[in-house]
Amino acid sequence: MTTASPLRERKKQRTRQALIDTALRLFSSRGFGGVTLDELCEEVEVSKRTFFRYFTGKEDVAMAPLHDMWRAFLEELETIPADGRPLMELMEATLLAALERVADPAWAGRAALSYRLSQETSSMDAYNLHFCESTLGTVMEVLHRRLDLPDDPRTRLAGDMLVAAWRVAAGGWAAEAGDPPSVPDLAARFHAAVAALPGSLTLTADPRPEDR
Amino acid sequence: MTTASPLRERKKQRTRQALIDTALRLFSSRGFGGVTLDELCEEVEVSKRTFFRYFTGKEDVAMAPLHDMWRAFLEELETIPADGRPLMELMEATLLAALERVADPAWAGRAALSYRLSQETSSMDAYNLHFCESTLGTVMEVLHRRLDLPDDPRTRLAGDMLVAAWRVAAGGWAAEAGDPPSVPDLAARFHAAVAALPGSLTLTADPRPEDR
DNA sequence: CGAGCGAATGCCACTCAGTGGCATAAAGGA
DNA sequence: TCCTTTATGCCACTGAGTGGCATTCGCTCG
Repeated sequence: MTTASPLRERKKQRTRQALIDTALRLFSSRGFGGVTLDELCEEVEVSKRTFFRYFTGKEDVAMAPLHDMWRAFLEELETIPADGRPLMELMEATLLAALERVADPAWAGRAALSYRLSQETSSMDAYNLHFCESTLGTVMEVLHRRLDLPDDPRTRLAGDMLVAAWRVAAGGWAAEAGDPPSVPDLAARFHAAVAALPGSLTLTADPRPEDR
Repeated sequence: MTTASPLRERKKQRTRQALIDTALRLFSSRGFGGVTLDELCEEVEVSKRTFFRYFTGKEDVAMAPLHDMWRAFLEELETIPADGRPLMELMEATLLAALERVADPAWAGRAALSYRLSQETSSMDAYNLHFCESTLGTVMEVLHRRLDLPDDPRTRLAGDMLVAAWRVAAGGWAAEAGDPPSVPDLAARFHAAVAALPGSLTLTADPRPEDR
């Protein structure tokens, strides 16, 4: 029969984690494009065929920490109390809760590597953006199921703003965070970015004196 | 010497346009993944090597209309009068101006095909998102050069909101626009999306009665 | 403690996107 | 007409990603 048996499962998790850690290490030292999948697989002693049974592609393996975070986000979103709070506040609280759930030091280190890589590798950044947008699609479904939301673009736009704030925060964090990078630091940056959203809408622009 | 001579240049533009139109036609009828570059190149009677001298990849050729739009945006951004208007208003006006500049019926048809394709092809959507973000980087440079902007994330966040509004508008337009798709329709949708931004920040969420 | 079952893996051959190098053709200028 | 510049074609190659099939390993039940 098919009872979830720990031993099999643990081996799988170990292989998966080995692929992730080795990928992050190799990509970080020699660049994303400087490492072939064959090299990565040889290092982990796994066939390339197996690699593709765990991950959908080369970018995917390097983005695993972010996947974890967003998966936690979706799970939190199902259980978070939905009083009459502003949607933005609700989503921010959900993300912060998700962040606490995944928050162990090992995750922070991996996540920082992931984001640094995505900043210097356009295909990873593209993959990352698309993943956020795609997750946002699921987020919209959950929100409409749990909340009485109007059927107009505002909900989607709010989601996009959340993602924008997250990316600003994560970008700065990955670039400037100390060693070891800390999750509270990331959370604080994210909170600040969300708080900056209203101000960015009304920001006025004075021309520089030397301009025309 | 190297004087820009029309005849050579026109030939190049014709090849380029043939690649774009053929790509949009083939991709639209048989799907992005259902067409190989070899087929496309054979149809246009061009070597694959030549294809890659015009475009950076398979996604790139299908996104050409969007590139045109954003290039126009950047050009408009250099010349648009910068009084003390809110930044958001300024960027919106710039994009609407860019839209008027590229607005011929042929462009609208191609752009609609592009966006429809990007909605059903994840690699194209990823490419598209990354392109917007990357263009936004250039936008930030121009803005900081021309305007006296604070050195904090708000400017970037405003840019991300503009992109979010644009994507919402373009997505709806591509999916619902009539035949032929009209540029004024797109412009109106975009204006509405930008106008919806403040409301999306303050949108409140009442729980559905059946939810817990 | 085996036998057998299903899941996970390895191996191999294949397609296709994308690149580098070099020879060739087509334009433009003198 | 000659000569330089520039675009193109051709060929071979790398590397990502996939499908099929045999094999091995963990598990369960007799």
